[in-house]
Amino acid sequence: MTESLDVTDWAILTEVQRDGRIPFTELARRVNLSASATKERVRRLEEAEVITGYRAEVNPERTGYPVMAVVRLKYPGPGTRHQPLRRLLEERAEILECLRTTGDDCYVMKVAATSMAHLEEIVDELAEFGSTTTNLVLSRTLPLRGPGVPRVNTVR
Amino acid sequence: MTESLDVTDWAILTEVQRDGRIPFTELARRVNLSASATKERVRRLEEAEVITGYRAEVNPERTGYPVMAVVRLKYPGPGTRHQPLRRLLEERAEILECLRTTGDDCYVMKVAATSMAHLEEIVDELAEFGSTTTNLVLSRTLPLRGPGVPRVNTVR
DNA sequence: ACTGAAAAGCAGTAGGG
DNA sequence: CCCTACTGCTTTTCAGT
Repeated sequence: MTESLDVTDWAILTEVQRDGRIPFTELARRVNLSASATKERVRRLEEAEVITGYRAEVNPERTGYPVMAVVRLKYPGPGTRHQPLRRLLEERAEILECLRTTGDDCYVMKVAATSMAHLEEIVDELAEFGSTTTNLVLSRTLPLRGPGVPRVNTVR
Repeated sequence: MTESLDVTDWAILTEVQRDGRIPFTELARRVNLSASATKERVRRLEEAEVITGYRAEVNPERTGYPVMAVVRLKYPGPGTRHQPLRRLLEERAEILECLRTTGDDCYVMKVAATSMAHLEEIVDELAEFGSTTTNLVLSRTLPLRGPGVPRVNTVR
């Protein structure tokens, strides 16, 4: 599951997590390699699914979604009927992230809404599956963060 | 706070959230504009902080962080001593995201760890601030998601 | 606000150590 | 696994509409 990542790979990962649009020539300079060697490493990282994609980060507050909430969902019974929830996740792009967890709550979700009424609508849909707990998000660390180099580094 | 985004802006946002490294020439074709007009629009979206950056998405499981958890933190008193927590967030890149919320728990965090022992270490550090609730993440929707076009669209 | 064209810079590939 | 060199595209800028 875990790949062998050397110091150069981690340097690449650090840079592309910070700036996903960095040109290979500039990235190559930063990691002290030629452009083609850098490109090959990035290709391998993508192939190994270490890098799973590149995304522009869009601020929900500036795009008409001023309300953010954490909604936790508790299934009542031994629910193997998780399929309808999957479908809701597909349809509702407002559910930005959904984590299935251990513990009392089966799912923890991060939801963006255009208004409190809109949030209520989404929570109502989720409440059809089980009992929900909703907390509004007051502020957040802008997630320009990802995994960093582990303290005990893997040596190739 | 919210900018006026027309249909073309949303088309751009949709594309760059899906592929953050899409060339302007290709993006221009998709939104039926010239490359330079597209670039100008993207520049404005960046300037208005609608687009806050571009990130490579790195899979924690493939980079030596197989353990993920949601940690909720409850402050005991009327804590205005949130500053030490801020510092911990800076230092600990393993805390991928931290949301300050309403409700019983002040903070909800998403944490990546190299092992259960490592997670314990982080939780211990957080427990110095208040009482914590930790839930392991079993699975998650890969967050290739972001805000989409609201149903009631803003017209410029 | 958009287009089109030109210069500079970058990506992708081949050949070789 | 790395390098250099070459070719064709992409980015960036700017004059014109």
